[in-house]
Amino acid sequence: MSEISNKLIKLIKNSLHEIYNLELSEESIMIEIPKDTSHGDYSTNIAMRLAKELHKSPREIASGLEDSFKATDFIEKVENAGPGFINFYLKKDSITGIIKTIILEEDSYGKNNFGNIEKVMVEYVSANPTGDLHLGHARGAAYGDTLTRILSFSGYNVLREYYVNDAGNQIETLGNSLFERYKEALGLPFDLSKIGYQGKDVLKLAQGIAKEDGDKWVNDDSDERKDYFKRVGTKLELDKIKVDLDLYRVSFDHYQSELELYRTGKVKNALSELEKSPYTYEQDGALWLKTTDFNDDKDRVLVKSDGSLTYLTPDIAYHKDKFDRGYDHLINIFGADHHGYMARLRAGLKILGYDDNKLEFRIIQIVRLMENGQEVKMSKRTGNAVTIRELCEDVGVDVARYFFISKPIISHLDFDLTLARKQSSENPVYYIQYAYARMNSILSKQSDYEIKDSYQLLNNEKEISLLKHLASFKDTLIDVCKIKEVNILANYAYKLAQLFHSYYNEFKVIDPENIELTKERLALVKSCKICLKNVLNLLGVEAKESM
RNA sequence: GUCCCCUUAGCUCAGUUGGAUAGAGCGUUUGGCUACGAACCAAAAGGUCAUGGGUUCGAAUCCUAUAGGGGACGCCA
Repeated sequence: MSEISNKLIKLIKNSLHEIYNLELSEESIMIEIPKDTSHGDYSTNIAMRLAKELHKSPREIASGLEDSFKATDFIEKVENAGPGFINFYLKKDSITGIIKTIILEEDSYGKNNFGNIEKVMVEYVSANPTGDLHLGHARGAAYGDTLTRILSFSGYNVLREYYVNDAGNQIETLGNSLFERYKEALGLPFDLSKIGYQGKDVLKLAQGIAKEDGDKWVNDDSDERKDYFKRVGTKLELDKIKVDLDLYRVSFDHYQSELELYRTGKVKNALSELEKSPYTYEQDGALWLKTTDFNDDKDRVLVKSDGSLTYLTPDIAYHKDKFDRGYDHLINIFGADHHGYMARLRAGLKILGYDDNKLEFRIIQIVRLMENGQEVKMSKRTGNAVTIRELCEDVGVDVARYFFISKPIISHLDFDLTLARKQSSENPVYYIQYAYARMNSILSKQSDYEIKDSYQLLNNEKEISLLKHLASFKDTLIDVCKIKEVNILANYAYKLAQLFHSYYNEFKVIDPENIELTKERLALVKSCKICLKNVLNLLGVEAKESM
């Protein structure tokens, strides 16, 4: 909560207690900044919300509260308006007070303890290590990365995790591909039909092995040889993914290997616990989990009739392990194609006795790449799906990240390449970065602002709007934490840029004729710059001093 | 067939515990650099919030039905 809205909420809470003998939580009291400034600096709808409970009309309730509000030192005027809104007009110095806070806190401005050091694990991307990351991953990566940055900034103890599926069929294929390429590299006959992954780097890696180890593996059909090729192949692919993620400014604290869950017996353990529950049964030679008892549309197989496991089994084990590692809250960021997966995973965890309310899914809707109004299905260069790397090389990391982040994940997204390539106001990233460059430009000309409790000369409408927006930064971050939609912060950045551009065009900051005013305005510009920089850092977009 | 998501200005989209006159950008029309960066700003025009019903002081927002669009439904991962 920003200082001001926090103060107002406390005030309202106390007044309600005093006058109507009501005990309300601070959470249930809403404060907002009215769009129309003639409705005050801040307003609340609390009187309307309580009308039923108190059996009084909203306006009656509001006027009952009014007197107690007037007794404070930071409110100029209170109005009872419309159907029952209470509008607050603040004294000017309580609004300008935010400048001092921002300048003193600097990089920490906006940091808050909403998360209360709760341990939360966020899993995202988790693409199979068998190829490059494509656009769907790009959206999930940008979203997950920004979300975790914001959660950390808001007092959560966050672990960012990538689950590496290094144990399934696709890894088998990868290992085989590598082995055949290895034979090819040695000039021996090889089976092209066994090469599922055609990438050049697989051949390159195979050539490396051939050089290093010679023909020692050629006639080796042991598991040891197979594991070796799988492991080396997986590492190659995962390293490539890491390079691309790094380029995209996305990083993880931990890569969890699926294979390791097998090795450490965690999969076996989870399976035997499931078998002990009353929710498994055998049918057609397979072992089933009765997920239909937990809102799934059909039961799911845990152990196939050939004795191997389905994907679900290690996945339940994985999530059990997440809880066992001590996380209070798990957030899984999945692509839309996985949505059917939620019910069975929840079911598995419930059966094992975990609280599935602590498992939260965020589903990312699909991305379409558009160019000149047409859908781009394949990369022109490679003929395959467009990768993160290609996208970043085409439009830049800042633009790519911002485009993904700026829309709610719930809706389908058309990524418009034509627009993204434009370096103009049509492209919101440049618009925001330009505002930052302007702030910097002013401050590099003159920067002798003063730090003080209030700035009496900042009193035009645009300055007040800017100040109120700056003060609402913390509230915005908390909103993101609550509903986990990071586009709110992107909108915040855009709005800040908009307010600043508008201010810049109407008022001159540096005025040699008016030194006092200049100093105060410079302090405002300085706070805007600090705030915007912090926002951009959270979005993973570069704050450029000049463009 | 079952389930999930979407439908807001000509176009692309915001609008989040239900609130005051539904907002931006693009496009269209107009105006602003002898001024701290015009990659900017100011103004105008543009709406049956897919449609019908319901809930209530109040609905783009919640419920319900219908239409249209997208996606998921394996002893694949």
